[in-house]
Amino acid sequence: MSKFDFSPRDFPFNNRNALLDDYTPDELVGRDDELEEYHAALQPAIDQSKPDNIFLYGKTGVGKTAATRFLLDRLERAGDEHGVNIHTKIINCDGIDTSYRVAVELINSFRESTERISETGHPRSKVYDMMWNTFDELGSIIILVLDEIDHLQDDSILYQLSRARENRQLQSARISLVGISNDLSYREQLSPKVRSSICERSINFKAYDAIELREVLQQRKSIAFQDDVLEDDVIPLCAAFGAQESGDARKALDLLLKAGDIAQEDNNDIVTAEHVRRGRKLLEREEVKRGILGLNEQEQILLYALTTFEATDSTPIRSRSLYHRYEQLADNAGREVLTTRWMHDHLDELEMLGLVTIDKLNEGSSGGQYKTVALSQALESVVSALATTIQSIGIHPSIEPFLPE
DNA sequence: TTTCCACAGGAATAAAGGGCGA
DNA sequence: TCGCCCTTTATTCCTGTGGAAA
Repeated sequence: MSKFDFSPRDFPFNNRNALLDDYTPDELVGRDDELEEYHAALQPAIDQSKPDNIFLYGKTGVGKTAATRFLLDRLERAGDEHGVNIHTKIINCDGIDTSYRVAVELINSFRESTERISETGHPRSKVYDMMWNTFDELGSIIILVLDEIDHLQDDSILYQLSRARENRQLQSARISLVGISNDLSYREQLSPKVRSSICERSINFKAYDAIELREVLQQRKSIAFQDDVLEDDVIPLCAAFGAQESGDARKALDLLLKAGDIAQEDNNDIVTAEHVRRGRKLLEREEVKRGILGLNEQEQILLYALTTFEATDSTPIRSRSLYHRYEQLADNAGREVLTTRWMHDHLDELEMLGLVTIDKLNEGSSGGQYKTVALSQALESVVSALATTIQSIGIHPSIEPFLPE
C-alpha cells in the first residue's frame, strides 16, 4: 500500500464534526440565562403571533449564533408539531453587506433554484417588491436572522423589514428580525427610527469564564473523542487559553480540534498538553497567513513596505514614510501607485486584521497630528505569508535576512 | 487663549464592471 | 444593442482634530 492511499483513521476521534463551527449540540452548556430570555422572546411565534424584533450582542465566540441555531431549530420543529407555519433564515452579513444584497439573498433563499434572480442589475425598488411578494407567498411567520449585522453598510433593509406591515408592504406574512453583533456600539450608530424598531428586545451574551468553557469542552469532548484519549490537563489548558481570548468558546474548541489533529498526525495514543501548545502556535500562524492571503496585491505591497522598516528596527514608522516606501515598491514593480487616502483606509483594515498597530501622535504646532504604524505579528511569519508578492515585486535588501530558507 | 501644523477621515463623485429588459 | 440600475473601489475636496507653541 502506498503512503498516499487513503484509509479511515480510528484514533483519537469518535466524531470530529462535533468540534466544527457548524455543529449544534443537543444541549447548550453555560448559556442558561441567555437561552431562557431568548426562548421567551421567540415564544409568541408558536402562539401564531409575531415575536418582537431581537438584538443579540456580545463578544465573538460567546454562543450568539449557536444559541440562535439551537432555538430556531427547535422552534421550527415545534411549528411542525403544532401545525404553525414558521420559516426561518440566517444570513451572515459578512460578505452580504448591502441592503440590496441582503434583499436578493432573501428572495433567492426562499425561491426554487429555477426562479432565482441575479445579484445585480435590478432597480432597488423592484428587488424590494420581489422580496415582499416572496414573503407573502410564504404567508406565515418569518424569522430573519442577520448575523454580524454591523457589517451592513446601510440600514435601509432594516427599516424596510421592521416596518413592512406598518407600511402595508406585506399582506399575509409577518416578519421578525433578529440582529446579531459583536460590536457593542453598533446600536448607537443606527438611525433612531431603525434603532427603536430593531432593538425592541436586547439580549446580552456575556463572555464565558474558564469554568463555563471547561463545561463546554467537556461536553464536546465526550462526543468528539474516544474514551480516555485526552490527558487530564488538555481540557483545562484549552479552557484557559479560550478564557484569555476574552472568553471565546470557538477559539477553545478550535484549539481542542487542532490538538487532536496533531496527535493523530503524530500517531500518538494520547492527546497531551504539548499538542495543545503546538496547536495554539499553529492556529496563530494560520490566522496570520489567512489574513494576509485575503489581502489584494496593493494591500500586500503596503504590508511588505512596512516589513522593510520592521526588518531594520525602524518601526513605529510615520505613515508618510511608509507611503513613500510603498510608492517606491509599487512603482519598481510596475504596479499602479494608489493615493495616500487609499492607504489610510487600508491601514485601518490591516489593523482590524491584527496585522499592524497604529498609534496617533500629536506634536502640536511643531509637528502636527500624525499616525505611526508598526507590525504586530512576527516578521518571519508575515514575510513567509507574503512570499508570492515578494517574488513578483522583487526583494527589498532590508528583508533578505528574514526570508524563509 | 489663539494659532499653527500635518495629517485623518467624511462626503461626494467618478470609473469600471455586470445583469436586465425593451 | 443600449440605456438603466446596481455593485465595488478609488479619488478629490475639504473640514475636523488636538496638542504644542506663541
